[in-house]
Amino acid sequence: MRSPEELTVAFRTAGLKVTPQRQLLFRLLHDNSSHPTADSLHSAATSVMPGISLRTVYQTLTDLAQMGELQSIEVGSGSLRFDPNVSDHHHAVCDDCGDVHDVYVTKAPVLRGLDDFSVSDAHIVYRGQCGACSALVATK
Amino acid sequence: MRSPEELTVAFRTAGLKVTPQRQLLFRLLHDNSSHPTADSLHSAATSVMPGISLRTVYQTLTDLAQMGELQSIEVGSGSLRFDPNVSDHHHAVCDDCGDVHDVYVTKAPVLRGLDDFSVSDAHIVYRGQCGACSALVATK
DNA sequence: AACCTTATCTGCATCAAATGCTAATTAGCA
DNA sequence: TGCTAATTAGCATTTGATGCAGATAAGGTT
Repeated sequence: MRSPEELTVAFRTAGLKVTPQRQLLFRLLHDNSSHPTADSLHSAATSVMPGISLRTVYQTLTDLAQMGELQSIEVGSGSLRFDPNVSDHHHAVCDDCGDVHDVYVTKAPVLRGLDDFSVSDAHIVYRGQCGACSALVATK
Repeated sequence: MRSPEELTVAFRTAGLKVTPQRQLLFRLLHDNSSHPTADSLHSAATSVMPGISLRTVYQTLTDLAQMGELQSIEVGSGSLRFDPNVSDHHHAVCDDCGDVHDVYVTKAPVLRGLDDFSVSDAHIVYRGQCGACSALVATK
């Protein structure tokens, strides 16, 4: 995702308006690697701007996703997560704490069963236990 | 997933009862490679056994999944899909028709970012266009 | 700086998938 | 055949997400 300043220009160019609510979300999302949900973003936004509507958060996230500034990912946690990192990467979900980590695949897998299917996108979700959680168990 | 006959034994052994509703679902799921949703299974079941409850379908699917007889997959269609094929495989979803195809990965991908994460499971979802849909477009 | 058009915000209603709950029923063992 | 615990059906509830409309405000124009 581009910087708040660049997004301000991009939104105006696209005929969209830049409101205080959106600026706040731009800032909250920029360099955010926590893969937040709409709800967690709303909580964070509320502490800075009380009264901001969850509906507005959803709306802005949808806009950003449509502009390709962020990607929405589904990792089985029940709710969509949003990732401002739009580079080609995948995700690892900890079964203990639920945290989502980025994974970069450097060499594509070899597969069978896709002869008659033209792939435009692939997403891998890994599940397991993250380092922090395995350390936690070890000290118990 | 095992055959309806084997499942009958397995359910009784586990202290679960084998009802007509469950037997029907066993049959509908056996060798079913359509990756149905709970709702589509309920529709199919209703045409054979009018009055069967959607709640019962969910219940039986949950039981089967817990027994490892089928796996539930999430491919971004909004609802869970159930797959009686529990072998190690992945899925390709057609963006046009929504059909889900099986994909077998014969060689694992090489990756970066999982140094401190112990992977217990990985699932790849491919998106694109299936053969039938690309043929459809070609003839238009 | 005032104005005007149009996008946006908020709050509420709605929707869909899935699960919780309970009285009536039924499987299946003794 | 009878008994007991599991199951069913149907409805209520929950949760994530979207639809809707009046009030508001962004931001280009004059």
